[in-house]
Amino acid sequence: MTKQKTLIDVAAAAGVSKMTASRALRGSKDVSAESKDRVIEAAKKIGYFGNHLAASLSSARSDLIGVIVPSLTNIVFPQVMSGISDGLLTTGFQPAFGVTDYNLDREYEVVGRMLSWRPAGMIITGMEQSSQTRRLLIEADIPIVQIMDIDGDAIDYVVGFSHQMAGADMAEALIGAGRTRFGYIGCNLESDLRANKRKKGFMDVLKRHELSLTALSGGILSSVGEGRRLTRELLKQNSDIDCIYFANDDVAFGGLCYCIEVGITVPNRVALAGFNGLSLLQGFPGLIATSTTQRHDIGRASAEIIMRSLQSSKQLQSRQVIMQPTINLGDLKN
Amino acid sequence: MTKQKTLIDVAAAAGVSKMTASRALRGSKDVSAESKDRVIEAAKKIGYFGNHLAASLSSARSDLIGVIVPSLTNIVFPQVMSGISDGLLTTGFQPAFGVTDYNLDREYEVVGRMLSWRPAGMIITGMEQSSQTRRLLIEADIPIVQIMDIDGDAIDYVVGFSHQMAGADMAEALIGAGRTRFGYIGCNLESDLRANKRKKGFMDVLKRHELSLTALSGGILSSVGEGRRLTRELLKQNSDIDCIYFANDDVAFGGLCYCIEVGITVPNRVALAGFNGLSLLQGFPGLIATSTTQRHDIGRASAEIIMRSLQSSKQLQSRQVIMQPTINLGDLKN
DNA sequence: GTGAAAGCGCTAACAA
DNA sequence: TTGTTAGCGCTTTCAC
Repeated sequence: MTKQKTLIDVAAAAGVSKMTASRALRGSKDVSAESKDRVIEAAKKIGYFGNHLAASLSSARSDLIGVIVPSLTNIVFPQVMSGISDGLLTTGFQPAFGVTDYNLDREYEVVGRMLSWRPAGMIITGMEQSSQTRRLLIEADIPIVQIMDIDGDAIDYVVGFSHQMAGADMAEALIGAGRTRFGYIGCNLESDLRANKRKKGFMDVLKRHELSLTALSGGILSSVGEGRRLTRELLKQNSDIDCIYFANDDVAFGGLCYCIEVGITVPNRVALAGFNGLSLLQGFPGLIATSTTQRHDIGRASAEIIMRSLQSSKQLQSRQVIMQPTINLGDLKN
Repeated sequence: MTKQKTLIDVAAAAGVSKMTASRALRGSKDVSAESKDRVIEAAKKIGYFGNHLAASLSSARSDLIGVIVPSLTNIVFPQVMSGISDGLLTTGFQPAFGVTDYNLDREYEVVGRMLSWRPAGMIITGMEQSSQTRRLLIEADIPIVQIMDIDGDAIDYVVGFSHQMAGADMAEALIGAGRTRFGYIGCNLESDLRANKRKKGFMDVLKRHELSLTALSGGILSSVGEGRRLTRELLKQNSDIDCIYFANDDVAFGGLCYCIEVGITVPNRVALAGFNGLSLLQGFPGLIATSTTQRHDIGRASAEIIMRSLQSSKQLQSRQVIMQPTINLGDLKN
C-alpha cells in the first residue's frame, strides 16, 4: 500500500509551508521565484500529482466539463468528443463523458451522476431532454451547451444545425437535379430523433412539390450491412425509384455497395443521398450525395463557448452557433 | 445562484441526522425501514444528487474507473469504451475516459490527471507505457488492466490478444490459400505500434516461407480514402502482386473500392486482407479476409476484472485474458 | 511573500 | 438504530 503523496509531502520536500506549495503549483504570482522553483522541482521529484477531489471540494468548483452523448458506436459522437477534447486541451479543463444509449431515463441518471461531480460546465447532445433532466441542468447553474441540433427550446447555449432544414435542403437539391421518384431508408428511427427531423424536412419539401416517398425502416443497427439489405428490399419492391435518401452515410454506403454489386448505375439510374460527410464515402468518391456536418468543429466550438462563459461573468452575446451543413451532390450535379 | 443541496438539507427535510441520511441513501442496512423511506423521498423531492467529490474524498476512494485510449476517431476504441460502459452499467462505478493521441508524453499527463481523481481502477490501452507512466500506475496501488495487446510486460492484469500472432496467423492462412506475391499497406505506422506488431508477425512468416513483401505506408490518416490511394499506387508499381495485407479494415476497404472501380477481380486476381472485422466489410461480404477481434468483449471483460479484483481482496487467479481473433477468409477460402 | 486557521460535504469510527 | 466527533487534502481568508 503505497501511501499517496499529499501537498504536505511536497511542502516538506521543498522546505516551505503547505500553503506556499499550493500557491506555487497553481502558478500564483504571490510566490517568490525561488520558492516556486523549489516546490515545482520537489513535486516532480516525489511524483506528486495532486488530488482533484480535495481541490475541487475545497474550491467549490471542479475543472471537469461533463459531456453527454447518446452513443459511442456511431462514429459521429466520438468525432464530436474529439473536438471537445481538442478544444479543452490547453485550458486545464478536462472532459468527462457519459453515454445515454438514446434513453431518456438513462440520460437523467447520467446527468445526475455527472452533476454530482460538480462540473464547471456541461455539453449535452440534442434538444430533447426530459423536463426532469432540464430542471437538473438549470439548477446546476453552470454553462450548458446543447449540441448537434438547434430545433427546439434551448436551455442555455446551442451549437449545431437544423436537421429539419438539412433534410429540406437535400430534398430541394435532389429535386433540382431532376429526381422525382423518391425512396427513404432509415434504421433505428424510433430513437434517432435527429434522423427523424431530417426525414420530416425532406418529406415536407416533397409534399410541397407534390412528390411522394416510399419509406422503409430497419433494425436497431444503423450500419453498412443494414443499408445494403434495405436497399435491395426497397428496389425490389419499387423498381421505378430514381433516388433514395438515407438516414446517414453508413446506411447510404451500404446501399451503394449493393447497387455496384448488382450493376445499378449510380447516380444515373438511382441517385443516393446520405448525411454526415463521413470518410467512408471516399471509397467511391462522388457517387453519394451528402450533407457534410462539422462534427469536430461543433465539439470545439462548444468547448470554447463554455470556456468563454466561464471567464466572463457577463453573458455572451450570441447564445447560438448555427453551423450550416454543406450539401455535396457529387457526380449528380452534372 | 441556486445553492446546491447538501446532505444536511435532506436530513432536515426528512427529520433525521446527517448520518442517518447518508446511510439511508447509500443503502446501508443499519437504518430503519421508516427512516430510509423518509430520507429517500426527501432526497427525491428536493432534487438531491449528492456530491461525489466530498464522498470520494472522505472515503478515500472514488467510484471512477479511469480508461485511457489513444484515439476517439478510430472506431475500434469507442467500441471498447462502449463495452466498458456496459460492463460497469449495474455496478455503480463510472468510466472516465482520457485520450492520448498515441503520444507517450500526453499519456503520462493524462494518466497523472486521471489518478488525481483517485479512481478505483484503471484500464489502459496497450503494453507500451513509458517507465514514468508505469511507475505512476504501480504506485497508485489500484487494479490496472492493460487491454488490446498482450505482447509485452504486464503491469497487473491484461485483456487482449497477440497482434504479432494475429499477423502471423493471417500470413499462414493467406499462404495456405495459395498466395505468394505479397504487398503491405499501412498508415500512420510510426505511432500505431499494434499494427506494426501485426506487420512483424506477418513478415516473419513470409520470411520463413522465403516469400518477400512490398510494403507501402501512407499518411497520418488511416482511412478508406487513404487505402484507396495507396492501393492504386502499390498495384501500379507492382502489377504482379496477388495479395495485399492492410493495417486494418478501413484501409483494406479503401483498397477494395479501388479494385472494384478499376475492374480488378477480388479475391481471384488480388486477395485483400484487413484486421478487426468491422461492419464496414458487410458492404461487400466475403471479399476481404479479416481477423475479427472482440472489441466490445475486451471492454466488458476488463471492466469485470476490475470489479472482481475490487471485491475480493485476494488476487484473482488468472491475470491474463487472452482472446483469439478469428480469421475469416471470406470468398478466398474456396 | 508567507503561514495559520477554518471549512468545503461527506463518511469512518466510535459512542449512546 | 441513531447520533457525535474527527478528518479526508485541499483552498480560502486573513493575519503577519
